[in-house]
Amino acid sequence: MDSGNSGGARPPRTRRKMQRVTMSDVAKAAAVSPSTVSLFLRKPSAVSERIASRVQRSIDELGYVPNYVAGGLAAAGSKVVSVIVPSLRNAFFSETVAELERLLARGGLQTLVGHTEYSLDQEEALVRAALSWAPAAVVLTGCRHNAATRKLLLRSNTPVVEMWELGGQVIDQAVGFSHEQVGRHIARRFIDQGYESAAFIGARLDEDFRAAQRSEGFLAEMQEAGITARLVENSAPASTSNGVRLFEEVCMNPVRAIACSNDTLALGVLFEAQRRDLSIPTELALAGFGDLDFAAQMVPPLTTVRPAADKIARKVAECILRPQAETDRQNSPFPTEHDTGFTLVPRASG
Amino acid sequence: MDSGNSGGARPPRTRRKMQRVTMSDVAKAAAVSPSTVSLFLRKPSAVSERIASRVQRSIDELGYVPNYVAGGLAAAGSKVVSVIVPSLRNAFFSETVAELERLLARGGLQTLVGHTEYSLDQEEALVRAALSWAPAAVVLTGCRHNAATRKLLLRSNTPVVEMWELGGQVIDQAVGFSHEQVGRHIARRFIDQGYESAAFIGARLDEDFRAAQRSEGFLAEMQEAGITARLVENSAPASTSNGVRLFEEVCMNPVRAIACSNDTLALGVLFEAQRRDLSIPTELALAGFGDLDFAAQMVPPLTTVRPAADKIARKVAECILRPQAETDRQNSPFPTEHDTGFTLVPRASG
DNA sequence: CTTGTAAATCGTAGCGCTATTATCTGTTGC
DNA sequence: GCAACAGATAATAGCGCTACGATTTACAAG
Repeated sequence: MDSGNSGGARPPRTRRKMQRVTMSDVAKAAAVSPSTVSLFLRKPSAVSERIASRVQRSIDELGYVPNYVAGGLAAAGSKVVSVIVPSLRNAFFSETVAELERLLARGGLQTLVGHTEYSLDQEEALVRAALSWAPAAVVLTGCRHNAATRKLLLRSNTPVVEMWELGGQVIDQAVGFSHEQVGRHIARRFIDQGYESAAFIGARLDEDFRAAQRSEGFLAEMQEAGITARLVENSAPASTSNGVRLFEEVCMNPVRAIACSNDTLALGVLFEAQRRDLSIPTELALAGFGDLDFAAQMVPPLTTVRPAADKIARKVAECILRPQAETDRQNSPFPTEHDTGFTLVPRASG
Repeated sequence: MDSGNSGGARPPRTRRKMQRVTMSDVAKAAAVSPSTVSLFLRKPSAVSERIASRVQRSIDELGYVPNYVAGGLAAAGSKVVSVIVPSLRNAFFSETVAELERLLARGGLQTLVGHTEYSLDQEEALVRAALSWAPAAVVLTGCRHNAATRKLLLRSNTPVVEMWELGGQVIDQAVGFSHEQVGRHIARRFIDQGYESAAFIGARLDEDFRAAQRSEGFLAEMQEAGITARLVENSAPASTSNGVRLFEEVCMNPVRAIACSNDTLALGVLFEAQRRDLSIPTELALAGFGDLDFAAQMVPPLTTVRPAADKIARKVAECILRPQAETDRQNSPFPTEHDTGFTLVPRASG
């Protein structure tokens, strides 16, 4: 219509594009080909120094910012790692995410986070979204997932790391420890101290499988030692105020020792005990899980279990980064577990 | 070699490709064109019901997972929002990120997090990386950034939201409140109670500009009221154990009231005061910032300031989501500030 | 039956980059 | 001086998808 369209000339497509400096712009400015710019960016040592400096100057002058989206498409795989945790409000996970992000950034990987609020369906949705980014790896928390999630992951052929828990059916790689053992160790300590009644305080045990396992380990060990121990739980989050509430419930039927599913809950117990003039550990022994920063500062200091959080993050990062390094070796086809262990930290509270 | 290559047949390029189900595969299986599948995915209402169900069935059967990387490239802009915070260890930010992620997910946006460890150079690096994803928006913490960051953002033409602080030179949109005012309000409370000496305890004030502003507001208000107030700080993180350390330093030269740059620090002060048998608030008044969950549970409960954290997250999400909704209206070219305010929460500690 | 019009579907050209092959430089050895 | 060779640079073909216009279909009106 508007052009001499006899041969095959088409009206020029109006294509919206990001108005941004592209690699070709840089190439033009540096008077080299786009491939050379690309090569320089990916492997600077492969281009001559003369060209390198010219390209670098053009990049700086134009303020070129590479487009990972295009890069990811061309290279069949993006440089993101998707990390999915139950909750960022939980100090364990926010710390792990933070550390992981730091470590992965060194390897040139970006971290995409998602949180499931302890819902397996939500997890499935997040995994689906994550896979849409053709991620370099997917990191999940725990080893319980619904069937769809598992299938999605398996057929995607993406490296998967499950962290903070061991003992399930591993998809690809798992880094963590046994929560049941944690519960047993705490129980063992109470038993050794000769306490004759105990309770386990837990929040959201129906969704937080790891906390539930700790409670089970605790109760089992207690029972095996012939000590009465009961479980007091609710479905509110594991907060200090919920610790207060749960402890109030325990008090209706007092016990000699309390194990909490984590330190935050224990802090609530401590405060409420102070309010009730209950002396710790003389009248009530208290233990937590996590060894969060405040645990050692509490009055009295809190007996707790320290998971090797940093070790977990490091190991997970390693699982993701290593395969990249060894290009010629294919991923080991066998699921692997890495036990990072934990430490009982005995302090004055119980 | 392997084909009848006389005309112009080239040896087939061995192109690694993600071995994954593509949209064309789905189209083929559903006997429609790829564009129809794409249309169905983006705007299901635009295709007939008959076709919709056929396409959906093929998607399910093949286990098709869309490739956002390709989509982002074609659509000139990805569906990620990059959120950059100083630290995920800080409960404010981990909560904000969590809430933001939740809200943005509803709008079909994914959250990419980065944390700067309170370094402006690190922030620049993260912004650079973020922009490489052609993000739908970038969310930053605070309104102090180095010149390069600012320039990068400005020329990128990406929506930018700065959160948790007001008062700087806004790039695009800002959501937060005045930290100086927070400091002044706490001071005002101490003044009204008639305390005659005070200290402000702060961690990392050289990097945490917001905490620094709170301290400045506090000290200024005190000085204007003619009350001696000093600043005690160090460069360790704002943890409970650091609160203990900083309080020990204050004790070498006791004061009647202490304001902490946040609740976590105040918790340390409480514990150390208990250890020293110092009664709160009779001998020492204490105030914090944040109103974290444990603040109300402390013995005595902590006087603190509650920032409208959820409101911040909601407003930020709104700033990002709204422009998408109103397609025909272009972004307002004027930087905007939204003040979310804060609340002084008076409790027994001071 | 034709025609007109709206709705549904399709065809195609890139988005900006990377991987791969092809081409072009210089060097060295005889 | 020229072949042989390595090292540096360039040309090219997509990656999988979306936007846009073009085409087809469905259906009402004439």
